[in-house]
This record gives sequence, structure tokens and C-alpha cells, in this order.
Amino acid sequence: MIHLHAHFCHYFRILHSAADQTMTNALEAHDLTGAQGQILVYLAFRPEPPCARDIEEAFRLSHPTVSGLLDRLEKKNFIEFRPDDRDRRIKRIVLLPKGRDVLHVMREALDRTDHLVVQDFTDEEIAQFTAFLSRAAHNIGAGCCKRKSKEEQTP
Amino acid sequence: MIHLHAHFCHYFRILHSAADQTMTNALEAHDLTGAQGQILVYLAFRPEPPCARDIEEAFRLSHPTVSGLLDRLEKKNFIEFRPDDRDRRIKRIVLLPKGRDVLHVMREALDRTDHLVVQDFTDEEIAQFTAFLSRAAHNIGAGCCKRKSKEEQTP
DNA sequence: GTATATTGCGTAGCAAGCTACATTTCCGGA
DNA sequence: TCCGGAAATGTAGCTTGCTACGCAATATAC
Repeated sequence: MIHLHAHFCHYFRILHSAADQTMTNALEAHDLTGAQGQILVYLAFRPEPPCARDIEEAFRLSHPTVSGLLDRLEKKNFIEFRPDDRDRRIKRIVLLPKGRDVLHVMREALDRTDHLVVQDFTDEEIAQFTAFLSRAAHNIGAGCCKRKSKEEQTP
Repeated sequence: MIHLHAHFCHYFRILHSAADQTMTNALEAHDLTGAQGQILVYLAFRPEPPCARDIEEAFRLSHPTVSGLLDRLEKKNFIEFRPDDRDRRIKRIVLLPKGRDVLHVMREALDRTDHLVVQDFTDEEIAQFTAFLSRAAHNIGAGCCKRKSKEEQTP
């Protein structure tokens, strides 16, 4: 197939779509999608239960998107919401045992997908590719966030 | 922001989402989205009006996705459908003047987005990054297509 | 202390991706 | 010729992404 359309956004869409489907297929048996699984991994990594806002920043997603993901995860009993003691606006998101049980499946799926992507890369090429992706993400993301992230507030 | 989630699928999602939004913002004044605009560019590049199936293969999209995109483009009069003389199953997709008029805007938006992504890359780094993306797309796409593409049929 | 701004979340409505299934048309083999 | 499989498209229904709006609670300014 000849691509005169080999712009970056073309590659990004194809890679995202294929990686996402690979993840989703791997998790199908557990009634999870790729996006939902990634949220669970994030929850496990956080020492304290985060709120929806934290997830929005970590994944650079809008809050209705995160809200929908969390609603579906709650309906399926992977997580639950817990009110915050100090701030009644906040709902803390708590990983439930059912969510914890699928973490290893998630991590395996992430690793296997990564491996598939760079299956014929040398270690050095993987490092270069990762560095390029990180720089590109920074380039395209710089200034796109409507709101400063909590860490870089300059009052 | 520290990312313990720096898996490839994480980068791919962020890059796709940001590139797509950049494109969509650039085209907002023309009542087009990024995905719709890319279809128009593809139509202009084809010597003969293609059918929906061709677009599905070129963009690696499912046919309901393409069907929806084309429906919206038709409603907005960027394209029209023309029946094929020989095969009554096929609807040829014809770029209308209104569609042709926005091509330069589209191409500029694509180029500007590309430039944004690699704004601090050297020419050699751009070439390497592109090569990596192409290899990754091949790696993750190999075998993912339910159907052989027309070119590589081995009867 | 009160008025205003900011923040966190909810919801409506849309686009774009998917699977699964149905329908029409074409093609090829018996 | 006819019948069954393949191919192109249509449609239903889901997830995931978005913007734009509204509301309640907190934080800040005066």
C-alpha cells in the first residue's frame, strides 16, 4: 500500500487504534476495555485514592470522558467512589478487590502490546523511539492544556 | 508529571488525540473535522473516484466508521455518491467543488500539525522518527487485518 | 463577612471508532 | 442454469473522545 498520506497524524491514528484494539482483545475475557484497564493500573500505582481530576491530568482526557469511564468501571464493580472528608466536591476513586485481581492481566497485556510494537527494534532503537515519542508528545501538548497542571502553578 | 504509564499505547493515544484536535481546530471554520478533511485529501489524490471499501483499506478503518464519515460529508455537500455502471453494489465517491475548495486548507493544516509535532527535531531525527513510526505501524498491523488487501492477494 | 472567582463534578449532545448482523449483488463451480 | 460463497454496503448499539452548559462547594478578594 502506497501512502501519500504518511503524515504524523495518520501514523498516530493507526498506531493508537491498533494498540487500543490489541489491549481490548487481550482484556475481553475480563469484561474490560483497554482504556478501562489503564485506569485500573493507574489507581493501583497511586498511593492514595485519586479523584477524577487527577486522572484527567494524568491521561490528558476531558472530564466527561473520565466520568464515563469511571461510571462503567463502577457499574462493573472494579472501583467504588468514596466521598472526601474535607472537600465535599471530591469523590475519591477506590480500587476494589475485583479491580486488583485483574492488574497482572493488564500489565501483561500492556507489556505484550509494547513488545509487539517494537518486535524488530534493537534496544537502542527502542530507547530512541521512546525519546522521540516523548518529545513529540511534549511538543504537541505544550499549551494545549486549558489549565495549568497542579505541579506547575506559578502564582 | 511523572509517567509510570509511559507505555507505547499511552503515547499513541495522547499523540493521536492531540494531533486530531489540532487538525479539527484548524478546520473548524470550514465545518469540517480532522478525519473528514483527511478523507477529502485522499479523494483528491485518487485518479478515479474510489468506493468506500478503498477508503477502509487506505485508512485501516472499519466500514461503519467510513460509512458514517461519508454520510456526514455528503450531508454537508463536500462529496456525492455515484452508482457504478458495472457493479450495482458499489457507490463511487466523488469530490464536489465545495470539497475541492478546502483542500489547500486541509493540506496546510496537515503540514502545520506535522511541523508542530517535530518542531525541535533535526532533519535526521525526523527521518528516523518517521521510519520508526512506519515500522511500528507495520509491526502492530501485520495480521490485524481481517481481510487481505487487494494488492497482496495470493490465489 | 460577604461577594466573586475557581474548582470538581454532572449531563446533554455530537463525532468517530468498534463488533455483529442483515441485505443486495456478483461470481464461480457443479 | 442455478446455487452458494464472497463482496459492498446498510444498520443497530456500544465505548471513548470532545465541547458546552449548569450546579454545588470551596477559595479568595475586599
